[in-house]
Amino acid sequence: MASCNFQAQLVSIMEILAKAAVAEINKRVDDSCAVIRLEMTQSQRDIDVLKRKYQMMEGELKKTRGRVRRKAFYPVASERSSYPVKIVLNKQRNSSQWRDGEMAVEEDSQTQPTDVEQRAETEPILIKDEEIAEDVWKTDPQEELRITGEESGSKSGQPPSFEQRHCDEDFITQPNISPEDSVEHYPNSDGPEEPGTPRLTSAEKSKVFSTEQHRPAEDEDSLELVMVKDEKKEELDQTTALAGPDRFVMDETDGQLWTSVDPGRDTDPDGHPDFSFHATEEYSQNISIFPSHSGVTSVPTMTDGVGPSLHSIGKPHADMFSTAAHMKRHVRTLADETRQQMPEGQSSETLNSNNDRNSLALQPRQHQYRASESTVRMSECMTGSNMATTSTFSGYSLSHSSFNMVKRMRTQWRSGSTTGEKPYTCEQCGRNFTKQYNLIRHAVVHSGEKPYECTQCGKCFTQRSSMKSHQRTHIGESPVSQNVVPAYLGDPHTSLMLSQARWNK
DNA sequence: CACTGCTTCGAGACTTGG
DNA sequence: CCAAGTCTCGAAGCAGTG
Repeated sequence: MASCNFQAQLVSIMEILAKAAVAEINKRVDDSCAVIRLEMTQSQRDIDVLKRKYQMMEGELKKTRGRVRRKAFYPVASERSSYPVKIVLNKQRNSSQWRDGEMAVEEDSQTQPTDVEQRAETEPILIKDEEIAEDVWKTDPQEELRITGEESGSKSGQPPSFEQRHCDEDFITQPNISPEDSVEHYPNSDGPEEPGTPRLTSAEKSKVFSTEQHRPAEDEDSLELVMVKDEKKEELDQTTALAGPDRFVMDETDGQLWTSVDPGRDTDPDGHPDFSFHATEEYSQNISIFPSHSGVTSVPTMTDGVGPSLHSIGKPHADMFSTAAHMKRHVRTLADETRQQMPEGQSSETLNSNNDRNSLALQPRQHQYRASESTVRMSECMTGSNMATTSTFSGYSLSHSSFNMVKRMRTQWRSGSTTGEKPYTCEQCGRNFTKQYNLIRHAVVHSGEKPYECTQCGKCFTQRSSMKSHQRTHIGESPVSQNVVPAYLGDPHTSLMLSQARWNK
């Protein structure tokens, strides 16, 4: 009887355990299913967005082709396509100094339209056939405006919903331009342009690269899609701060950039994947840079009108560039914050050791110029670029000669000749440059612009020197002395001479 | 593999504007 | 005069070609 009783108890215990196990298994299966469902939902959304984008671009392509057929007789002007090029000058910028790097090429005397819609109405369109494939990636202005409107409707205090953010994210990675941005109108293009004359004049360039500070409010609406609620940024900062800035191994290669990110970041403390992370991270990263620029610790809101969003180039890799740039900026911001907490003098060294290639500071990289901290402070003081350090500078006592030395060093700093530092960063690719002009010039790499045209063959070049070099091939001018006339081009000796002269030039 | 042409960038020289 | 902006040259590196 006793054993029978024991058996019954055992069975009941087993049943209870089995039920508990089943319940646990069910629970876990449900959890997993939920996760999978979530994942599927997100994938579905991605697919939908991509589908919509595809349709949008297909329509755009059709329109564009129509325009090309109509305007194909503008052979030169169509050479350029202008992706929006976002350039970050790693100099201290006031909130009003944000620059619009969009390489929206415009005509000399035309005032810049204040929004996409206006441009769509006012600008004639020229697109070269070869550029169509690239134009395909550009955003439909109407669609963009529509989305912009949605965004502006949600920006007043309320953080965007997941769907909305997701949608926004999609458009962040789209170039924030109209198709008209990618083409130019050449009212005077009836005749050939002046040979070798860049179609983008210096004045235009400076205008193009500094329009953001004058950006009208309505443009901000379209540009500030990236703004999200502040908590998210703080949350992200905390997350990454825990990992430490050096957890990010910022590499030149954008792909590696992602792999260098702590994979654990995508999971919440419970180990569950955080699917919202990807949807919000870019926004967070994006806004995270602004305080650094403005020198204000609070995160600017959309109404601040501070800080441009990043607009990806209109290429398939745009997303990657975009996210990579965001990541870099975010890391810089983190480092910047870290530096602010560090003792003076330690910051630049430490940060440089942490990240010597992609310097971290979003505030002026002058901080990192190790040649002379006082030089840096001098620069900042004189330019008024960094009020925080200006007061620190007052602590320096400089003799006249020291002052001259500082001045000289400052000049060297500006050119980056001494330190090799590169305070100007292309936000598209994260590459740094020693001089602003080099950065601006670099922008054509992303924009695809080729402002210099060979008068002989019409081939276009990004730089005048390239065009000049090319033109030498037409006139038969060899790099060797003009007195030396090759017997014939196939002559190995002559060829050797040419080659040597070329390389000894 | 050598040559050629092109792209891209660094940096000195020069210009411009305050 | 100086800071900022721009022009220009030269070099490195890459891809195409024979």
